[in-house]
Amino acid sequence: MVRRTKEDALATRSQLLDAAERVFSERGVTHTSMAQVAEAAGVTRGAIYHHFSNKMALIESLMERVRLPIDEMREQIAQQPEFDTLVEIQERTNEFLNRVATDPRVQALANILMHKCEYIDEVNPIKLRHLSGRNDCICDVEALFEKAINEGQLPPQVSPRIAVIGLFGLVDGLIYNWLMDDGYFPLVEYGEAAINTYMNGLKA
Amino acid sequence: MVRRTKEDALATRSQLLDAAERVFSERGVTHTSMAQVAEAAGVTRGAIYHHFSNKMALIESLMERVRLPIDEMREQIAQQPEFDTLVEIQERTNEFLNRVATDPRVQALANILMHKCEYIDEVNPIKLRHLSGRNDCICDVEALFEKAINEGQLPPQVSPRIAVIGLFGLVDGLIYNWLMDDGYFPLVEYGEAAINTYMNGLKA
DNA sequence: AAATATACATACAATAATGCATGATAAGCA
DNA sequence: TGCTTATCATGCATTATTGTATGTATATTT
Repeated sequence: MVRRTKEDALATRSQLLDAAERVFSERGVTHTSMAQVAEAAGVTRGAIYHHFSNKMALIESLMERVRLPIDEMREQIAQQPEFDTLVEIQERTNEFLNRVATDPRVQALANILMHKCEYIDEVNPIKLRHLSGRNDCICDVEALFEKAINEGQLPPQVSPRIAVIGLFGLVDGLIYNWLMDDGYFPLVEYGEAAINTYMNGLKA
Repeated sequence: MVRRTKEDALATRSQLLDAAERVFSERGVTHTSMAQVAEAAGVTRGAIYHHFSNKMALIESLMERVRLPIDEMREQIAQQPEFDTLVEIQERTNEFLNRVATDPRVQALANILMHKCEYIDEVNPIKLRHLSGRNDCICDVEALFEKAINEGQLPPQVSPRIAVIGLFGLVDGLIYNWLMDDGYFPLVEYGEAAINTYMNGLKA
């Protein structure tokens, strides 16, 4: 309505991000107008354009607000290496699935990224940042696979590169399909089983 | 320009579908206007609206024109069952990957479906049909897994449901990631290796 | 307490896309 | 040969959305 306090302004900003997360995840990014975001947040477009210069900036703020599981995975890998390298990989991967399944904010963002957002040139900065983080994480896990091979936990003919590409494909595909048809299968239970299968296959 | 022969009209329709496939795959479905499709096809919007009632009908025609690998997989499974059930599953899955990697039309459609198309209510008919075909295929492969278990090729504690969910997740994830960052890894080579790993894991 | 800056709402202009209506020309057909 | 109809092009009206400009009331500062 009128000039509120700074805290109120921050609250408004938060409401806007919440609303955007919700409507983007429900109706798709490009199919949602700024007016619809504003309406969902209970304000007018003026509030949005005051806090964010345009829709792209809004999306970027959305992404920055949540620590994505892929970043968390990297940190955990760097922090406390398990005694067993293979178990370490598997544990981190399972936690990844768990984050997506249980954290509604992460879930909404994953849904937006995978199903509600066309990857066009315009969103390239977001895509590139996402790809970059992914790539770093892939390299980390690849190093873990290499370590496991050196430790004799995996046969030497295993390619750490292929192993990690397959593992990430499996995880992403599970999440992709789960989000596509929510409730079709229990993500964590089936996912952990599939990952376990894959890891066992590497040992064979 | 003017009234052409029926064959010419069919050719125009084909050009329109080709152009739509191309620009949709490049720039995204909702970010591409009918005028841009028309321009890419070398005609005007009038031609589009003569052949297709709107963008949705255009997309549906796109999908109908190509036999998707998932349907092909079903047919092949139904046709000539291999002597070895597990080999059958693996062969079909590898062919699936191969189709995506080698057939540019399939590849463009997969790219549109996975990266250039927001799943909103409007495209629900397409999404639902796609999901339905997927689901049928999943059931077919699940039956194959069950058969393999009965034949003693897989240990009895393997759940055919989880096995097939994992397998499809792996395949979809590989394709998803490969399309996302084309050239990042060789889809067929790495994909077949990862699938082989997974199948070996089931036996363990 | 006055001045200023902030946090929005409101109003406006510009653009772009859609769908349709109309037009033109030749093909198909009797 | 003349009529009808299919195949497109062109023009128009409508609508949706964006970005910005302006207004307004209040917090904040001095």
